[in-house]
Amino acid sequence: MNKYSVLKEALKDSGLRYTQQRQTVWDELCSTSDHRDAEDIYVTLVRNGLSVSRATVYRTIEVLVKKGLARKLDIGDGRSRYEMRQDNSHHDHMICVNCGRIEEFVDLRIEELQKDVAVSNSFILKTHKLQLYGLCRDCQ
Amino acid sequence: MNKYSVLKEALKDSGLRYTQQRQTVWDELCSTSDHRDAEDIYVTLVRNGLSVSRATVYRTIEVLVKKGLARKLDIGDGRSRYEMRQDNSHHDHMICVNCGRIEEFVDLRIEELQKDVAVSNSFILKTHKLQLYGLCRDCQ
DNA sequence: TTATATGCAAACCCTTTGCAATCCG
DNA sequence: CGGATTGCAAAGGGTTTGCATATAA
Repeated sequence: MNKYSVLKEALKDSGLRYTQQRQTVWDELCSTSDHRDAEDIYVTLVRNGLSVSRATVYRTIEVLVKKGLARKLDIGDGRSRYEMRQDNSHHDHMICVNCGRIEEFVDLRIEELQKDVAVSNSFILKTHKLQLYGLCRDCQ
Repeated sequence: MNKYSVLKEALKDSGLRYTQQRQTVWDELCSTSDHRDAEDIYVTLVRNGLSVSRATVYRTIEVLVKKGLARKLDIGDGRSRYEMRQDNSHHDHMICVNCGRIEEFVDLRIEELQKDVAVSNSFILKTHKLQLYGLCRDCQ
């Protein structure tokens, strides 16, 4: 299953059409493991001579996120970031307040304690968001 | 130290002027322990016949947050929420995805593990944001 | 063919800002 | 008095949307 069929299948599943623009956006998202905003993706595509509009970038990303092919990340600066969904594992983020770098981490102990907190508050936990803000290795 | 002097002192400390509008916004923020957005505060004040502009609400809230009298909360829906700072204790939030209710919680074990994660990633932790999304007691 | 997707620009939403008028100290 | 604060409306930044045109199936 190559990168073309991944998208094609996902679209077909939802009765959506396979278009050049959607493939283009998906390719760009897959080209790095970074957490990028929509404008960044749009500008890169245009700079590379690819034909896509900003509106289509936004609309395509929305489709990808809904289909589970991409993840949306909100770090609180007013712009949403997107990352290709690498696998099924959930992860949280460490954000460098100096250089903006975003690193991922997983801590199962914390995940467990969150469930704990939910239970003791009679809260049915659906998702969570944990972000650590500070200085990355290079910015200290 | 009544609610008037709290604000007066804080403003004086920063060489800022004590104004009717600032007191008005601060009073409104203190009137509940809810997490409210700027528009909500503005509309309530106007509805109560108080004279203040939207711009002043935003500017005042910013002053209060900077002075540590209020806290800003971003739950990822595009609007910032504000709460009066009750005491010095940090806390995280549980957000009901059905009714929007926001409850607070503290879990020292999780706080400790966050420090742990930071250390093992050579990350200098400054702040963090942890939000649990799900269904509150009443919405299950 | 024909309904879905695209591109464009305008609209949106929340928030910030420039500037003249007002007010605190 | 004189600079800080206010109100207004316009601008800003990111994102969404209406509509005519283009295109996948």
